[in-house]
Amino acid sequence: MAGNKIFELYQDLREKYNSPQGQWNLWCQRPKTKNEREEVIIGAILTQRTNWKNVELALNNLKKAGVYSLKGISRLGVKKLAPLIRPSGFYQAKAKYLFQLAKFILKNYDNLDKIKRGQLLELKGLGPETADSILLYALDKPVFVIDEYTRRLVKEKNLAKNLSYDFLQKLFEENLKKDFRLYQDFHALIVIDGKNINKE
DNA sequence: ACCCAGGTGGCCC
DNA sequence: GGGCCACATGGG
Repeated sequence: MAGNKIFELYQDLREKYNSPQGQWNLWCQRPKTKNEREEVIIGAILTQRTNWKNVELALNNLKKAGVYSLKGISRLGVKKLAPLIRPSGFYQAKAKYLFQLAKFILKNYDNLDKIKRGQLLELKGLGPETADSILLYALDKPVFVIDEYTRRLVKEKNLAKNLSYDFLQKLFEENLKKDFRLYQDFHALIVIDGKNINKE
């Protein structure tokens, strides 16, 4: 699969940056424990349109309250969950989304591997990016995640004109080996690079 | 005081 | 299918 622009982009980013740090240290870790998978799932909702710093404040609140798990969240209920995740922004909405997601995942925990993308997308608050983030980073499914940083990079490098989610996902997946580890690292590097460019 | 951040749902056309 | 707005906080 070498010799295409997508894979070359990955190689460039790998050369440019060290191993993923911070959040990506966990998200790109393989394999993950059950608790670590749950951390990723919770973080995937909380990080929507929000700085990771704010997500950490919310995650710490969950830890301190002893509900840093899907089971803890599902037992807590939306009303008590909301104030804990307040720092992550949009907290009333996210509390609803996270609660129903926790219940859904727990119900299907025995066959997490069988969870379909379409099932996640039926849940309120889970669009393509969040659903794919869960599939890729929590469940180790080879699904490429597209986000705003990916769009900016594709545009900047003139890799495509169509910037729709489905088109870009297909573009990346067709030009890469179907390897969840590669997808995990690549997306992390894209985000790290995107944040870095903002500072320049 | 303003502007931004890994998005998503609900409108409208 | 695309454009616009609401959702909300913490940090630069």
